[in-house]
Amino acid sequence: MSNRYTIGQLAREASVPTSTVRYYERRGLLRPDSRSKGNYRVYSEAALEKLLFVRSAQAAGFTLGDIDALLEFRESDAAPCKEVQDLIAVRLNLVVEQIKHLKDVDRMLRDWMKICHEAEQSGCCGVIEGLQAPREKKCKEV
Amino acid sequence: MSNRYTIGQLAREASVPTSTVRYYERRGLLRPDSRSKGNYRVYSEAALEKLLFVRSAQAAGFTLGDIDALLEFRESDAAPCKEVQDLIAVRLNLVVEQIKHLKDVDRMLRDWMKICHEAEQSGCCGVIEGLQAPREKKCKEV
DNA sequence: AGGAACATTGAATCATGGTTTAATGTTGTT
DNA sequence: AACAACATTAAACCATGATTCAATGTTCCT
Repeated sequence: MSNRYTIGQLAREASVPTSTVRYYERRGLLRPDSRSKGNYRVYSEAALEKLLFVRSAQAAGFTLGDIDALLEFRESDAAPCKEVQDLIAVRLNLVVEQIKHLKDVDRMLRDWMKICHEAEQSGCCGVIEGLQAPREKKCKEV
Repeated sequence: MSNRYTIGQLAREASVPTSTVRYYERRGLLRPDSRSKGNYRVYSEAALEKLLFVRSAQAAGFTLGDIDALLEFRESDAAPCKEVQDLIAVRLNLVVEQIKHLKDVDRMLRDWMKICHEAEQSGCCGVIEGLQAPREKKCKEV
C-alpha cells in the first residue's frame, strides 16, 4: 500500500469537495503529510482514514469542535473513555434539547395549519389573526 | 391610546434588544413610523403589534423570510389561506426532516455511549475505534 | 509542444439571526 | 450647565460549515 493522494484524489475517495478538505486544514483538523515539488498537497493513506473518521464523526452528530477533541484522543494511545463519554453526553443533551424544541415547533405549525383550514370557511385567515397580540384579533375566534 | 415609543421603549415592551429592532429594520420587516426632530426613531402602537407578531411567528417556527411573506399577507386585507398553508407546509416539511435527522443523531450518540461503556473494561475506547474505517479497527470488536 | 485537468493561494461570499463597536448626537433631570 | 441615559450611524464581528472566485502554477497525456 502506502498510497499517496493529491487533494483531488483524496477528496474523491471520501466523497468530499476539495474545498472542504482545505477548509478542514484551515480548521487544523487535517494536514497533508507533505508537499510535492510543485507545492501540491500530498496525503497518505492515514490521512484518508482520518478524513473518513471526521466525516463519520460528523454523521454521528459531532461538531468539528468535538472532532478536534476526538482526534486528539485518537492520536494519543490512551483510551479516554471518560472524556469521550463527556463529549457524547454534552452533545446528546444539546441534541435532545433541539429535538424538544423542534417538536414544539412541529406542534405549533400543525395547530396553525388546522386553524387555517377551519378559518378558511369564514374567509378570514386564522393564522394571521392568531399571531396578533390577543386583543387585536380582527375576526371571530377560530 | 395612540402611544409613541422610542426604540428603547419599544424594545422593552417586546423584550427584545434594540439592536434586534434595528436589525429587523435592515431586513425590511419593521420601519419606524417617523423620526423625531433629533432623528430618533418613533414607533406607533401598530409598530409594537407588528413587532410582537414577528416574535410570535418566530416562536411558531417561521423564519424571518417566512415572516416577510406573512407580514405582506397581514398588511393586505385578503385572507390568503392558500398561501399561508403553503408556507406552513414547507416549513413543516423542513422541521420534520430536521427532527428525523436529529433522531438519527440521537440514536447514534446513544449507541456510541453504550459502546464506550462496554469497551471501557477492555481498556480500549470503542468510539474512537468504531469511527475508523472498518478495516482499521485496532481492538477487538465491541 | 500543447492542451485538459488539476492544483495553488488568499479573500470574499453564503445563510441565519443577530451583537458589538466606535465615534457622535439628543433628551431629560437636577 | 452639567450629567446620565438614551439615541444615531455604518461597519465589523460572532458561530457554523463550508463554497466560490480570481489569478496563476503544475501535471499528465497524446
